[in-house]
Amino acid sequence: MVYKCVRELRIAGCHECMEPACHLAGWRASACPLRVRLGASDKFGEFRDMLEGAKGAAAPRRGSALAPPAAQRMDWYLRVTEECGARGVLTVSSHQLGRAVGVRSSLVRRDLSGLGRCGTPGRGYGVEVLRRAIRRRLRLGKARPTVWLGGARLAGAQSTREALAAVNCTLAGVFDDGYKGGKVAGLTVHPVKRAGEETRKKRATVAVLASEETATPEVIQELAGAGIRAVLNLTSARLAASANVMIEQGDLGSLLLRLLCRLPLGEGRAKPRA
Amino acid sequence: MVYKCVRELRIAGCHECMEPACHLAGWRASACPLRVRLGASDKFGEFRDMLEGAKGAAAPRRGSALAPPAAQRMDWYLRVTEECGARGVLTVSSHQLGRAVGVRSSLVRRDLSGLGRCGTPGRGYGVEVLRRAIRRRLRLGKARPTVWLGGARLAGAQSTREALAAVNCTLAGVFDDGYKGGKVAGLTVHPVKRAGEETRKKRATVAVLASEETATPEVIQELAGAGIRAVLNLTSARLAASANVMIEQGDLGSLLLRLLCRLPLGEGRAKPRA
DNA sequence: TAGATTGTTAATCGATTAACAATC
DNA sequence: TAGATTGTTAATCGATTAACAATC
Repeated sequence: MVYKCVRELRIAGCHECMEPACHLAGWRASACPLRVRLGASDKFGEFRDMLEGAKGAAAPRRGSALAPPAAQRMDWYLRVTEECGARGVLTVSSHQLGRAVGVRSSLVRRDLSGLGRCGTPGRGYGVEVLRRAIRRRLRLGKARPTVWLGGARLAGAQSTREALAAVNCTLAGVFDDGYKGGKVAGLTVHPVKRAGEETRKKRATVAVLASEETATPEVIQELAGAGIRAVLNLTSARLAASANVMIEQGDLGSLLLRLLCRLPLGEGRAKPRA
Repeated sequence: MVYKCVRELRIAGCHECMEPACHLAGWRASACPLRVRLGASDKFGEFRDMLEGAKGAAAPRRGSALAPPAAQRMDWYLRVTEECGARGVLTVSSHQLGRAVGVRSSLVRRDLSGLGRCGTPGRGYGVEVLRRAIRRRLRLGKARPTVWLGGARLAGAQSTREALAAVNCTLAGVFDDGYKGGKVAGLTVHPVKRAGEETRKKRATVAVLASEETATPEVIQELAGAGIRAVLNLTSARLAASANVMIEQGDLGSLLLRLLCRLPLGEGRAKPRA
């Protein structure tokens, strides 16, 4: 009974329940059988194991993926490398990369050493070799079918489609209840409720939520069930991640906050110069 | 001579120079006096100190600001807290917060303990008290005059202005060479070249770059000189940070990459369920 | 060869976790 | 009081750095 409840809410036990009142008639919070059975708080290890299915965002990170800060830097290296290529530069050293990206040269070498022997001592890294190696590491070569929910934002912007193409995200479907029947980026716009079905059909793994109406837990659940692994949420709605889906928040508010938090505590203003 | 060159390029020495060829006539790269004088590579410590002004993005982080991961979590806590407030919940425990946000309860407590005694043992954290404390810690109470370069994106969206308001960023000026003379969000649009001047006048510290034309190193330099400390770049142009300015990349490409990097290495697709 | 730069190791630093006494 | 939950400490884990032998 309580197990079922807990499983539905995707939590590890009553102590994580956020409902204002327990809907299990006949149980006062203090008499919750889970609490009684498991004893002292914070020792729910074995219970957690019993509830694999309920494991939410608190699940530990899988080891295989690049750590977030390292991944971020890879992105930076890649951009610098591409820029160098465009300027006709043939090799870069870790010093140069470090300077361009804002990290120490030793960290550059360490990051890049994970790519497997792509520099030559005394010479530096071949720009083209490096570019390829990083793209391979980030798995940018593989096409990633992507569904886009909320067509409006996609309609005008050419740059949006370019950005998708740059990371090999191919549009597998566009969904918007308003635009129904219309065409965007050469694709027919479908009602949102068909998103799951199309996702399955096209084997999409990435989703972008670009309108408030589509940024709901229900939509996420539906998409997750259909095979979506990563969601970029461009709306200000806050969505909880789960064991299966990764969510990246990309609305203006989140971006601003991320920026402002990095400002030093002191007076916010630099002395104007010049 | 070389010092001047190095200072202008904002690098720590010839080994970080990215120019295809040295423009200092008469010096072959191998005969660069800096290299000769300083001996073996990677031992530029004292030289770095001599070149305070040239210190670029590689400068170490100031201690006072919240560490990036902690800041991110603060943002999450804040949102959950606000949501709780809206639902009429009066207290939350670290377990509940941890579950909602996706981190362990001990980390929640550690993060929140930096706010100084805002929970009560056996009871949890008062939602309202916590909300206030986090906003104070993130300095969201203080108004931050913000300049917006590239008016088009601002024109339509109400949500954009709401997002700015939520973090207390007040629009101090809108700049766009196309929209010249028009009005956006109640403000007259000025030509981009006036951005520095207005920044100084309104004492702005935050800038948002929303059009490709404005996302150039020159504009950044100008803004930095005028007192801007933090820049949110919504365009795909890659901009190097410097000692004075913090840059957050917010274009679709960067967001997608950040998301995709976090996907595990294995097969990209979840087994469809249901 | 002499000089520069890689890849890698050991040392350091910082962030997360588990545990628990103090508190309500 | 008994049960729950905080704030904090020490232990662990992971990421960054400095140093250097190997290599071009």
